[in-house]
Amino acid sequence: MAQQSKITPRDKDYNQWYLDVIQQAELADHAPVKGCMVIRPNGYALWEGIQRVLDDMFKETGHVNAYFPLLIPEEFMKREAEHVEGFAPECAVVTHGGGSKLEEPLYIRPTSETIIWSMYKKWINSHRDLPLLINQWANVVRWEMRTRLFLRTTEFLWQEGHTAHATEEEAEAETRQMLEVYRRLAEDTLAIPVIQGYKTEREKFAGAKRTYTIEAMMQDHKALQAGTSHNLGQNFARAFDVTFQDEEGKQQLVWATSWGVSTRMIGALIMTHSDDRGLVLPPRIAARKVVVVPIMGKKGGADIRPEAQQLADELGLGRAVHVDDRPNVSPGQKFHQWEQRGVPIRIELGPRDVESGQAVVVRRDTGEKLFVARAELKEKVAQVLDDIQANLFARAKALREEHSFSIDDKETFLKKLEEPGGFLHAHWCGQTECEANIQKTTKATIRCIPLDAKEEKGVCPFCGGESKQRVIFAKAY
RNA sequence: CGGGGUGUGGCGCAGCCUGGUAGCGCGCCUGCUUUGGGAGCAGGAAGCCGGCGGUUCGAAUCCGCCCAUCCCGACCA
Repeated sequence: MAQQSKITPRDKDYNQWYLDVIQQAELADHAPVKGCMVIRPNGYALWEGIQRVLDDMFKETGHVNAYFPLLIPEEFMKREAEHVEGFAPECAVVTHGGGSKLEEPLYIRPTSETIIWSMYKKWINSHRDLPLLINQWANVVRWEMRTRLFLRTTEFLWQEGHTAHATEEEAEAETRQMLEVYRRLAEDTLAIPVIQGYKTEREKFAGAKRTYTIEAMMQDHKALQAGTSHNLGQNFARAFDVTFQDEEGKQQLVWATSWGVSTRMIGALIMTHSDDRGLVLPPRIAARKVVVVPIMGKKGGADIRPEAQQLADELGLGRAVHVDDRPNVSPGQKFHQWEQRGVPIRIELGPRDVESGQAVVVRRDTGEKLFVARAELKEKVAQVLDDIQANLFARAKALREEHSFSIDDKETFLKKLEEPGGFLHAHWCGQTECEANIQKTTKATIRCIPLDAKEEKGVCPFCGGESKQRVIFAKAY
């Protein structure tokens, strides 16, 4: 008997849809503590996939992993003026330990620049100690007012790279290199098209000289910042007095970068590809790429399960193939469950298929059914997995293009922002005050100044000030 | 921190107005029958009704306080 879907359709309630997808796919659950989440095995598998891909790229670009402590002395947080102003209000602070009040409160890290630079002071003396290229995989805590699973939780997992360089040019090159690493993760592995750009003064990281970002568009046309790479200039070196002796024997301040991607990326992944039937995963991030569902056939027939297992083995995909041979669950039930979990390909194998030497291959992204001869199955599956990966990227990119507008006047700006929403490419005068006013009246923020924006003279549609390039406005998560 | 909800077996809910034996669906367990899009029958387990206090012979239900959580805003990866 058909049941109604347990997933609220996107056009009915997008936020509820997002929560339903997460619940049905068993990605995460609300924890007993406000704003915290439990990442369940299906969700953690996605994080592990992201970690593998990123960590490889970090190592390829010369970085090493280390681990710094969770607790930061209060005094460290206060060293860099902008940094403390930006982060202190959202920090959790430990005031008691071992049954008594602590002399100095300890901050639970909201990010690790301060503790890391306090150590870099000890480790960096000479130009021969540079560059220092360290990454850490860690959890951080930020006491946000309002939380959403994966997109914004009180505690979240991330990686944070912290590098030290001898020259400004080198630090800038590092910052840009890591932004490109993030673009590759988003686009090549997660099939999430992103725009690379940098943040305005108002939106940049507290303590940074310049913040680069990758911005993605979700299916409700809102923007999501998916990763950031900061050129910190000499701010933290100055705050922690980190200098090195150059080739000529002179003491110089060190140049710094930091960059991070968090479990928010999983939220981006969910919101970019999933549909009203549940999670949709790009094959390259799916731990299970193929599920084989044997269909038992009428009573007295041969047991089809060994055949299904053999078919799975023939695919040569190892643990990425799962045979769902649960005996008391109907095929329809299995189909729905695996669709909700986002498995890219389902292969059905029933008596009729065995008889005719074929299998039924069903794509999660399009629902298309293909009848494939067993001899060609391995090749076909590999090809379909590639197709799905490419299709999901193309689909997401098409949505973004469809909802990106070049805007020159205030009236159109306001209208497009409401309906249908999206990325508004508009001129901007460059004034922080004007930017703040726009946010106040429209709820849209400048997501970034795109790296590939071409020079173009224009006027700010809000204040009429002069502008030399377009920036991207959008409502954001 | 403001506005609006919601707390009842694992999940989703009804019951509350009009106090009187705690119910339904899904899920779970056992058995048999089933398997090409969410299977059927039979039997079964599982709940100090968010917490504390009050009213009452009697509270899931009425009153007060508290807590948690979700959604909408201001803050943010």
